Amino acid sequence: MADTRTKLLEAALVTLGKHGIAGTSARTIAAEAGVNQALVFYHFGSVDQLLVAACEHGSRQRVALYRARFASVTSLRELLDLGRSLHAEERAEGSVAALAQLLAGGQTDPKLAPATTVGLNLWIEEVRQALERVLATSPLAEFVDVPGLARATAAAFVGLELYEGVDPEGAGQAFDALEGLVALAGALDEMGPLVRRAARARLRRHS
Amino acid sequence: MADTRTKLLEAALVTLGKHGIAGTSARTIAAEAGVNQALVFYHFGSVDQLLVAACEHGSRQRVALYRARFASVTSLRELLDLGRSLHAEERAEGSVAALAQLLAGGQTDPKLAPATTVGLNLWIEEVRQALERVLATSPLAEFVDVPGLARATAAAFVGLELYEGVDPEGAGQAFDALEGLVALAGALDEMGPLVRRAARARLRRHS
DNA sequence: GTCTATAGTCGGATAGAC
DNA sequence: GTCTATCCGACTATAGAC
Repeated sequence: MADTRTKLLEAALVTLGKHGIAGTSARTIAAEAGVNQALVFYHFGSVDQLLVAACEHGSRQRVALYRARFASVTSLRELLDLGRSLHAEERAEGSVAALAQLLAGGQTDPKLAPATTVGLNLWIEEVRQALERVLATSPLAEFVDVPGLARATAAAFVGLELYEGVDPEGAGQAFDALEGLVALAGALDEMGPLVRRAARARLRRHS
Repeated sequence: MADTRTKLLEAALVTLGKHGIAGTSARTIAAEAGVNQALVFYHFGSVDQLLVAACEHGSRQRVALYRARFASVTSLRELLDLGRSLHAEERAEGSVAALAQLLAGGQTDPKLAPATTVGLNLWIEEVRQALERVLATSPLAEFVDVPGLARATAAAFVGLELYEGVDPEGAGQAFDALEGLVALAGALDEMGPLVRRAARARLRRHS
């Protein structure tokens, strides 16, 4: 059985998923962990500090769990598939939902903001590596800043996660539309040199 | 001068932006509006119901304000530019930030969820109309479900808004990467028939 | 419609026994 | 390390005067 410190870290994430940032308190977390409320302050000093620690703990743990699957991705298609299963699995598990809640809290709580940045960056780095690999031979890599694209992708993913929470049907349609986009990107890769020439010509004209 | 009801609706949005969903209460809203706390319950029955009303009120108002600019967009480029200024202006104004906070709250509060769906759908509809128009002659329209793409775009936009709140520099890089994407999409349009043929061939092979 | 006052609950945080 | 007990402030919501 895990020690109290770990139980609190894990309970904090579950509580964020269950009750949102607004319903997350020392009491609700301790209840979820099955321990006394005062232990939050003994082990972490304050609720905020527990949330900060939980954010890093949870992200590290989940990212490590998916690392092998990120590494085995060989195409944009497969990356989107991984995104969809990650979405489904983490929605059940709740750690991306917790990150989303912390992100919302971090907008107005300066103590939370840097912690969520750290958590997000762990995901972003995995996405970046996968994108660098998958787009190595694609014209996309020439015209798009891949590290920036990885950031945009991770942020968009969190947005879709939140969207799913209030309108699952709409979010489903949104995800489906992305299938079309990656199919087009695949076609682009096959016409590589042609696309490169046209895009370069266009860039010269417009800049 | 606005009546109390309207003052409360507007104060609710400002408060969501300033203090987040976790720091938004009848007291903080009433303080922002400069009226008595009991009036929240007199006019709206509960804090939740005020937030629901404020979400619709704010979205309708802001969407109406941007309608003309959405209508004047004639290319993906211009749509991205509009997105960037909308991002900048609304970040100062705070109504998209409020929507993001309600979205986070809606994850766990069933009374908030449908209200945020309504608010989001107002934006989605504008984006959809602009995309239908802008992509009318683009190969994108043939291979991507545009209504779904509009939903994905709006959700991604909210995700980027939240990302900006905790890591402005990272979010800037994310937005910049999108410039490359729309430039490529522009090149795609110019090679329309070619791309269409290649993409169709590819789809036949992969489906 | 707006105010004061207040009941009752919940949350952050600490003191001190074990 | 963990518990009980407790202070204090903030919260939702209502009653009732004006």
